[in-house]
Amino acid sequence: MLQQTRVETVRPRYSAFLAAFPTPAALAAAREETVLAHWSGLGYYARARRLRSGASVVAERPGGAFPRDPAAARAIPGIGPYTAAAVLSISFDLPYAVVDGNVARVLARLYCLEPPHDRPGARARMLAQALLDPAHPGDHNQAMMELGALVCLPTGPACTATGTGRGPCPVAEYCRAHAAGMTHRYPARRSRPTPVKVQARLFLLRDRKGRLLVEKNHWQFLPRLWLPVIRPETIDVPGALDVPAALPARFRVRVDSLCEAGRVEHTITNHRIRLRVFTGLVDSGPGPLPGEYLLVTDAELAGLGRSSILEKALRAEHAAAARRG
DNA sequence: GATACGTGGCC
DNA sequence: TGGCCAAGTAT
Repeated sequence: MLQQTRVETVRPRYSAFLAAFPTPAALAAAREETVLAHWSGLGYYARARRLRSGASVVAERPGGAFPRDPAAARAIPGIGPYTAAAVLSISFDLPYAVVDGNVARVLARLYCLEPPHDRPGARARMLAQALLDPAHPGDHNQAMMELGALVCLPTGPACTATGTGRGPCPVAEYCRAHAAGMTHRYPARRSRPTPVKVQARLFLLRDRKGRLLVEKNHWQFLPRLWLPVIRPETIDVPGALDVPAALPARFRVRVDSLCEAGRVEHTITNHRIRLRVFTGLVDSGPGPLPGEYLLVTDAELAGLGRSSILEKALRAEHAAAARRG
């Protein structure tokens, strides 16, 4: 859960997740949809799927125990070099050094590691392993990460600061970047691709009972999550709320009911997405729905994996309804 | 080795 | 507003 996600974000979610899935066997036995529901809003949903899949690998092992061997740990879905070293060192006191973003920054400054030769980490990993205190590998690893998170900050490291609760840095006297007054140059910034702008319309279509129409795999983002109807903003079809044409014929959207509730912005990695949110009524027609479609009550929605996009759209819908009184 | 993947917070 | 980054992994 902590992979690429801040502690403050994880903190309120962690206990609830563990309460729902207390053991690898319990997680493995749960439906993927249920696991995703408990992961809602955390992003990187492949992590949740891999975690469940990895749980079944662990549950199938002798005694259902997590392996103590790095290669075996790495073979578990979702367990990469960082997580393998973190689990083995923190849980089992085994001497494997972690290199997360924090540690990489600390090492880059301590030794003035230069990209691209020193990235993404062969040298950092060697150094981390060489520095590791084999008597206390778990504590050492966490101390290195905390040093990066609290003192050796991305900008404005507290090398000498006192009285702030941060710093002075306990290893400043060994730090080459600090000695050279060049901490700001390390680690070197990696160039980022220009964000791609995406415009789309999101339709909160509800049936007579107020159930929301959601679909799966109809958008380029968030694959295999249930989402409201989202369609690209097409230039050639200006007015139009051409959703009816974009849905299976059995769904009759009452075009006169469509109404713009607001706009929502959302960023997915490299994409800056602007969504116009529409609300409207839909008749679903007789018989079972196609497999890619679901009409869900609020309670049923809570049992699905929900992206923050959906939460933002629902807030826009609620705000629009409030404006109308 | 580069890229894709979610989201939120801070400046 | 837009850029940067976070207890990374898989492809």
